[in-house]
Amino acid sequence: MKNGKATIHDIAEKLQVTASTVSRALNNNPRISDATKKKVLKAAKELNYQPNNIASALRSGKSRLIGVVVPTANRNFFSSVIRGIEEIANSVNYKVVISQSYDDYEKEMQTIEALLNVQVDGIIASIGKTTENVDHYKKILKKGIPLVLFDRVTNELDVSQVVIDDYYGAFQATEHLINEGCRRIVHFSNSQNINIYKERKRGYEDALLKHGIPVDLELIRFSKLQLEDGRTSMQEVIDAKIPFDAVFSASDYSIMGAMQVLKENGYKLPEDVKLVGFGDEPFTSFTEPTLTTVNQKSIPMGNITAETFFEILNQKDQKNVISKKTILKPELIIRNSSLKTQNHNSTIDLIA
Amino acid sequence: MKNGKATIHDIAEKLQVTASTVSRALNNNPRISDATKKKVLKAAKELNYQPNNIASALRSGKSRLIGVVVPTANRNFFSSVIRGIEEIANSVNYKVVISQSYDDYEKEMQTIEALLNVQVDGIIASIGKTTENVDHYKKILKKGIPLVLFDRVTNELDVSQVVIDDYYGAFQATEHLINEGCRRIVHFSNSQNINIYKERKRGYEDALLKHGIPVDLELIRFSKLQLEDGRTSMQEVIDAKIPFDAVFSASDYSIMGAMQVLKENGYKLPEDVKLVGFGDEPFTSFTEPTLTTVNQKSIPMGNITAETFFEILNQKDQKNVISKKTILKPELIIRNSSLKTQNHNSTIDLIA
DNA sequence: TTGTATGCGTTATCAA
DNA sequence: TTGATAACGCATACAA
Repeated sequence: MKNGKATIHDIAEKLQVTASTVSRALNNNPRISDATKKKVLKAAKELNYQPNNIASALRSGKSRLIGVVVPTANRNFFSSVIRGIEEIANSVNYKVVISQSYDDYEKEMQTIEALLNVQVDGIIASIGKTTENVDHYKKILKKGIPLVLFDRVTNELDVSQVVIDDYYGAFQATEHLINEGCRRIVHFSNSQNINIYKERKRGYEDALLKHGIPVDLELIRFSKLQLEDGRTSMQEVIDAKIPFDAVFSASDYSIMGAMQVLKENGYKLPEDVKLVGFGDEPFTSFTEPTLTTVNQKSIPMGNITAETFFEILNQKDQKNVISKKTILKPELIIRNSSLKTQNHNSTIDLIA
Repeated sequence: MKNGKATIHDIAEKLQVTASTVSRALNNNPRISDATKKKVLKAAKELNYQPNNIASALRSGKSRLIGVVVPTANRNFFSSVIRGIEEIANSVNYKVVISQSYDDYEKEMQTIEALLNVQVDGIIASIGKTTENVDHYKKILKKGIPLVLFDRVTNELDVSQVVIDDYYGAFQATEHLINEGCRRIVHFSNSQNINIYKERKRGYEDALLKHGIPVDLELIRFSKLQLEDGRTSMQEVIDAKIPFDAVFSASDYSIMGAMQVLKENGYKLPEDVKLVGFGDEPFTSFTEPTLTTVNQKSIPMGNITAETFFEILNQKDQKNVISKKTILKPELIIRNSSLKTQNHNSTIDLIA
């Protein structure tokens, strides 16, 4: 026992048994008597034994590490999903390695390569916005390594996925605006190659059609949906003198930009224009007016993603797993930016 | 060569040399000829050889993994520091394992335990708000494992630290308010057991004293500095009819709460009350008025923290490292919430 | 139920 | 400069 670290051999020596016996005792192997098992556990505690995961990983081929690839952890949605994944993973003694792709295709490939290099047992990922070629994900599957996608998924891959019903969320949001009396609803969307944005747009359109409102292509603006993009898109609509009475954005960030530009142009919110975002970022609750938005159920999504992952991991034949798609219902969080009658907690109310 | 994975033995066989030779070629060992080195590298590429980090870790005792402990990755500051750490780490072929303590003492201990279990080569950490006992960090040092702290540090540990000059940042912020004509500046602080908050308060006080303004304890309010706490503290000051003309908060979140309450109570910003926050969270640029705040230089902090870490890691004698403290100068970002004359880009301006 | 023997893939030591 | 051999700590097939 050198440099303070006890191994199974130290325990074995102390107890006058062999290392195999100790190993079995420590791993809930049935081929051991309760008596020795107890003794081993006791000795392990006394020697302050900490298993060497690396040796175990080398021998067993399991690192008890899950690689999680997200565009950025600095987003309420993603960090909450990670938290949801960790809850489940830690409960079965797995550890999560977080990797950020920064929505960059090159970085995404590198980071997956790096995760495979540290021998993760599997990967959970959300695909970056700029990623159009998914060969690096195919490589994971070809190696027989479990892969689960969440939120930003693709149909090009036959893997299990956990998503929210973007269509449903967008439909609810749009219908809510219609119920509040809006007829000319601007929609901010992103590239239609990205599934979630395609679905949100479809939900928006179907809600309009259901209520007999024609889809006006002039009202749909495409961008990267950052705050600045929201500013630009909004200003364009205003400058083109296109009539509108609401904005439903596929992102909380771009709706913020719209909110700024609208105020700068003298519009009263929500009287003149009603706003709904998507994502329920924390800041949406402290804008003025507070922002109606769609909550994506991030922690449950993380839980379910991890559970799906472990189901796959525990299957014998990695090549023949049946992929399943879990769809969560998002929730419309109604705040002041979309309401005819102001909620009494509104800051706007009280200032006026 | 089974299941598609080439090992150094496969390369050795192909080239009719031994595994040792291959290993040397792959690891820039000087005891090898250029000719064989070239051949090995070529063969490695042909066989698509990927080194097994786990085997290497077991043998060499180095996992090429750094554990990073942060309260939460879902904060602009922390996620940027992580990014800064990753930049450096990846450049020397190290991988970062991010662990969140959620500002919970128990979780912090568990997560460090878990990191040590996956055999990280060292730990970079920012101490949680509720952590008062640092024995779990002492344990890391006792094991001879490199440890570097950033931002939320402690004096109880003899380790290298990277911090910003909180005193300086607070001093600048307060002096700026004084220059803008404020005399009764409320200060929001947190527990004085946490170094950064103690320093910020000290900076606030010294700036006042320098300008001959007495420190009025009634103006200093302690809380957890969340948005809700800011609301409560602000309302308390108002209700107590304590005169004030500015608020300098040690956190962007609580200053948001103050901003809300002030507006609800009919104060005009920044005319009646000027505000300065701390942290430069992204949302501070889209409040109304836009918020003056202190930028903590997060990416450079991450870079320097990682560099410091590797300096220590590369030292022969882990027990005798000399700890050093790096102090970065924060930067005051002046926006509209603290200015007498409004900046022309101001949204307030344009609405009015 | 326990022990024996072996190997996971790499690196380090020693010898040639 | 290269090769042979052992060892890192653990888990498992096989034997007892």
